[in-house]
Amino acid sequence: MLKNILDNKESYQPGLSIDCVIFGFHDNQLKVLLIKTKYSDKWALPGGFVPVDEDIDEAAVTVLHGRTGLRGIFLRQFSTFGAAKRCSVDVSNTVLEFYGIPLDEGKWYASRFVTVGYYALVDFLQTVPQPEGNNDIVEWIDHNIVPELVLDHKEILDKALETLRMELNLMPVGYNLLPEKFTIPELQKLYETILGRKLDRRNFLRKITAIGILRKLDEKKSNVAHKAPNLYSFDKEKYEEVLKNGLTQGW
Amino acid sequence: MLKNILDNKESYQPGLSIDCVIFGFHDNQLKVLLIKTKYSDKWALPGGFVPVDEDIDEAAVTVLHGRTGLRGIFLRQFSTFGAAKRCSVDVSNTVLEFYGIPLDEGKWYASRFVTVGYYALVDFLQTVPQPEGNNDIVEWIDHNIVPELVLDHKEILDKALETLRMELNLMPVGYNLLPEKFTIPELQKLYETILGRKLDRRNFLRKITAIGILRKLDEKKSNVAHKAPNLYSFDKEKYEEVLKNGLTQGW
DNA sequence: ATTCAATTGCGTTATAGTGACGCAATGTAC
DNA sequence: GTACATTGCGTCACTATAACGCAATTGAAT
Repeated sequence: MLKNILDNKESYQPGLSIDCVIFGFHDNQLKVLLIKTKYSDKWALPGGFVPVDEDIDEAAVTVLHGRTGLRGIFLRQFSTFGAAKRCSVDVSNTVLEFYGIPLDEGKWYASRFVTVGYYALVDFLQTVPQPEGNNDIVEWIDHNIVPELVLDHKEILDKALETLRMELNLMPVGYNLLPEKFTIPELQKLYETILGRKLDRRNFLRKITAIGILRKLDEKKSNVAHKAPNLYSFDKEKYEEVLKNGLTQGW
Repeated sequence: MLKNILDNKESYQPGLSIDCVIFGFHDNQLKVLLIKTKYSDKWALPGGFVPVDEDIDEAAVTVLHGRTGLRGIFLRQFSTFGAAKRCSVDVSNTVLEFYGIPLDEGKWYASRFVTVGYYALVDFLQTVPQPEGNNDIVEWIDHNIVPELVLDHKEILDKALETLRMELNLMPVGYNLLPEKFTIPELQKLYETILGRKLDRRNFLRKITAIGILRKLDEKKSNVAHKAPNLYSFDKEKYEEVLKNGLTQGW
């Protein structure tokens, strides 16, 4: 795989990569899709390179699709990381050796890479994590217990979450992270998990319904321990409208 | 100059550039520092390349310092632009011809460049626009009447202003854009100009003083047409504190 | 010198938004 | 039935915000 890229390195933007922080929500946990390659004991963000004739946004879509099988998902650039020391020759050489690629052939790969960070919000249940060439493991990991990551990937992840928190004040969230039918408490948990703090049930209900993006269904959640909460779905049209025009309130 | 870079192209990150949107405030106008090269009839944002052994943030500082003579100024990355078509071979070749550089030697320069956008806030009066090698004109231009720019520089400028508008809700602004002593109406004009709309005088005064970053001086502005407004200066300590912790209110 | 017009600085008021909390209704467990 | 956790709706006090009033100050006009 890397071999393919090196053999066609003229087709790729040199020294530039894409890293995606893919968020999912399940079991009341905010999860991040991470990969672990066989040649390293650390986890990493899913990433890729940029074909010279492709927009970087397109390249990010390709990465997202390659790892989740999903398209048409919320995906947003949030920052670019270009520290001088952000490429470790050791790491690169380990990878090259693993693939049996001579070091001089892999010079392209071993130089300093500037990476553009994107974050995505996807539906956990519709996602099929896809390892690439059976050489690595792709897994959802609770954002609270992410292990040590390669290079500066932890910093990238933190920045993505920080950005998501900020943008929560500017846009609605949930359409891409929750299943079609959900309850208000579930949506609240999502917000609480992203923000990292508790919200008042009653105030949350008031504010979230006031936005006008929810459609109350004539149906209650079944098999629950206590009073059955009502089910809701997003009003796609209103949701898109608010996503475009932005919110005016904050959490 | 470009020749120097091409001769040492191994020392620069290939296919990557920095573009800076440098804002200044003067005569109640928000101005942008633009350059016009002799070989083009369009204006452009000041930009530069990234040495392989330098952080991209450092490279941005270098660009800012090179064009304004300033250091230690508010400078922030806001977005990265990587459309596939964002480099015009025509433009590149024109430049190469101007410098008398053979096209094959300039291949490095003529390929697609991804550019990282930074915006800066500087003190207009302390800025000495510095042309580079007498080959170009550097000038402050009112952001309302910027002429046509090369490539996608207009898009970059617009995005910078949009970001600045957003961040106005999160941080105080003015310390880098105004002289040491200023009046509340001047500060208000700055805010109005950035936001592109009028604010109520009396509400503005109340909110801006409530933040606690202003120090009222025992001095009034002289030589003014009407009632002399009081002079203020920023309380550097409080200002830095708010800059770090962020604002909670919006405009 | 007096008046005028523009501007500043401080205030008031009505309304909307926010945080904190009360309480009845609903459903499970025993 | 009783106990208990959770949901859904409502209340209340407080704060923030927008809209506007008005006296004081100053240079310019008369």
